[in-house]
Amino acid sequence: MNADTRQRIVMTAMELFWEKGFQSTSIADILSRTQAHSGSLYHFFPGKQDVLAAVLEAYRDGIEEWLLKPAWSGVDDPIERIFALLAGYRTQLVTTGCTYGCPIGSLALELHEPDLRIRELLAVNFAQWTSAIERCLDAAGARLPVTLDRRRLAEFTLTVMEGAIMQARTYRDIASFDRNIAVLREHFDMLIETAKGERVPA
Amino acid sequence: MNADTRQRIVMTAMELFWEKGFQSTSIADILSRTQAHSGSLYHFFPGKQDVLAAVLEAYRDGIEEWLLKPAWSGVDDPIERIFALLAGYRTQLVTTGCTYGCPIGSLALELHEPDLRIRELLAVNFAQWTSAIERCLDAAGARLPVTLDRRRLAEFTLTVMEGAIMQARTYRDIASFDRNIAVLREHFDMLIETAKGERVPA
DNA sequence: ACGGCAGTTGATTGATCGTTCAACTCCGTC
DNA sequence: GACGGAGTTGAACGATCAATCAACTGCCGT
Repeated sequence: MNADTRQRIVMTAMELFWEKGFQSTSIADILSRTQAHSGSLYHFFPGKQDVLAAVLEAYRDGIEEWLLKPAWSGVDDPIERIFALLAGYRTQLVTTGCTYGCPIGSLALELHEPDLRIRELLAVNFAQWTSAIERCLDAAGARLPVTLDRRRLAEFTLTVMEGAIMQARTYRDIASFDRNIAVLREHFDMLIETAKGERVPA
Repeated sequence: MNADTRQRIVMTAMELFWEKGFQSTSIADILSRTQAHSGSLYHFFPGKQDVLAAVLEAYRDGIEEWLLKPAWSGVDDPIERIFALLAGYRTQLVTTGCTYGCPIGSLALELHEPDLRIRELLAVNFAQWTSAIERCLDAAGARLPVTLDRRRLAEFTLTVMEGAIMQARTYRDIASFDRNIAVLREHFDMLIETAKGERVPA
């Protein structure tokens, strides 16, 4: 199987879904940018939904290589790694004039009646992201309170990131994003302060 | 001017945009549920975008009456009012099987190239919501640290709410929403604890 | 009784959508 | 050099979309 055309279609669709969303992207859009023809697309995919599924699978399989690795190069401290990842999304916002944010989050809110398959792929992408944060929190060890529910805080970090992107896009203002991340940082600082108190028992 | 048909169209469009989003809602959908005809709609609105604008104006004008008042009846404590408002969104999620969340947030992420007018209406809706929270934080007075940036925390509350809804919808699980709100509650608790220390100076 | 206008009716338009399909090219196998 | 399947081409289809428009209705002021 010549996977070249298939991969080009997936990459192009990934770009377009990010720029214009799923519904606003037509098959013709994908084809013209890929310089392929409709028959080729339908040779590899039963329909448009399946192209979306392939895009979400590509995100799922590429998170380590394309998201975490670049954001974490030169950053060793586990807590700073969390904020380095958030800074990556910040850069994405800035370079697009606060237009495009997290592709998964946009799709999650755009698709009102997604397939079970699509919804599970969205969930897996979120879950992978959350797990990456959770690993950082685990690596922070005793700097965070021992009683802290690390999975929950990881979830919360994703929540803040997605909400912050939504507002930055709406206001077309990165300052909104920064203020939200600053509050999250203060939350972490308070937790670290609490942990300090724990480590010196009476 | 017979505003009855116009208002019925706006209300129907409000429902449909909430259920299916803006793009997935066709003019025909609105007309059939309103039991009106296309000419009537185009008599009141130049186009589909203008129906959306009218919907967002209705949200903007109805926030006090339809959102804050019901959520705050019987709740006097300003901080509890914040969480009562969040509980309102929780109810909305539960009664729809975690399908529909905040209509403004959904539209904000769905529309990738909105009119200036539409974007400003989205921003105004967010700003009004944030201001309502900010008023609660102000009313909490010395229970919160004096140095606390109340506007920023209000923004943060919206951020968490929107992000939590996004995840609850993706996972089709209200527990995800609850966990996120619980972390926000703990953030408030830590701030209140900090303020207690301030009020008893050495 | 009449004119004028707000509001309604619903058939119609042209564009665009996702999808189909028969014909075609290319290339490895026997 | 014939065969077959993977992959390509691009015209065509039916459905659906937002939007148009000329004809119509009912009401209000005069």
